[in-house]
Amino acid sequence: MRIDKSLLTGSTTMLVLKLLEDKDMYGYQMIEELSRKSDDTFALKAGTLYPLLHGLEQRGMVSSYDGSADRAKVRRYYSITKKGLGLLSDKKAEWQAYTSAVNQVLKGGAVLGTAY
Amino acid sequence: MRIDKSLLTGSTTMLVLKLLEDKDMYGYQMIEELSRKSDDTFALKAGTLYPLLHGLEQRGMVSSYDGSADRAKVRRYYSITKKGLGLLSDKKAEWQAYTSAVNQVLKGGAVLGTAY
DNA sequence: TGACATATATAGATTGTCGATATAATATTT
DNA sequence: AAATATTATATCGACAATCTATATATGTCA
Repeated sequence: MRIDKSLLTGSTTMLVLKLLEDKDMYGYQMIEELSRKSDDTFALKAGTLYPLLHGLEQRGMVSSYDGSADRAKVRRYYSITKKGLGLLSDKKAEWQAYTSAVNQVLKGGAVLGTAY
Repeated sequence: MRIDKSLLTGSTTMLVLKLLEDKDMYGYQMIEELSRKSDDTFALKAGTLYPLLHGLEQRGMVSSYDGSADRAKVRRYYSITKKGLGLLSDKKAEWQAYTSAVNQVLKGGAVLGTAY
């Protein structure tokens, strides 16, 4: 299912960091991986990802390096830093709190009585 | 846990509609209910909610009426419409797809091999 | 009376996404 | 070999949803 973009807001950083926790990757690869791993639910756009990666690098959450010499440096690999792992951990905890709170509300069930 | 506001983006409409599925409510009450039901995870702001309710009413998802006469009409109650119930159903399905996709990525696990 | 909580409303700022566009190297097809 | 498509990165402007701040008015309590 293709979800509304606004739902994704805020979790993109966590997802990107998670990918990098598993292995170093370059931007384009992350877009494909996210699409694949989510059965096309996520279609992260280049215009979203690259600025995001630049921001993460500036904040010291990831570092980057050029692809191997034989491939004439068209790919830019990213690696998660220790600081980035800490952020990922925080984001995961936040995600857990968020989803369980939403599910709590969704469980809901009307209380007997009138509205006022 | 207090979550980052950006995570909430997109699910607020669903949560509000869900509250109204259970019973008619007025705005301020929704803010309190959401906070209570989520153990203070959600702190929906008035500046977010009221414009949202106006938009939902314009789109025919909710209808509204004044509070009882004895209370000098300071409260404006909202009621979910048939159309709103349909939207809620869609939003719930989207929410399921979204969370399962995120959890799928979070499960992750590194594949053996080098980055390139 | 003064202070605080309840209740709604709107304007402006901020943030994170997207679409569009640009550039260039590599791969594929004719 | 040339033309085309795909891969790969980059940036800008538009848009949507949130927040903060502010305003107004009623209700409650010390």
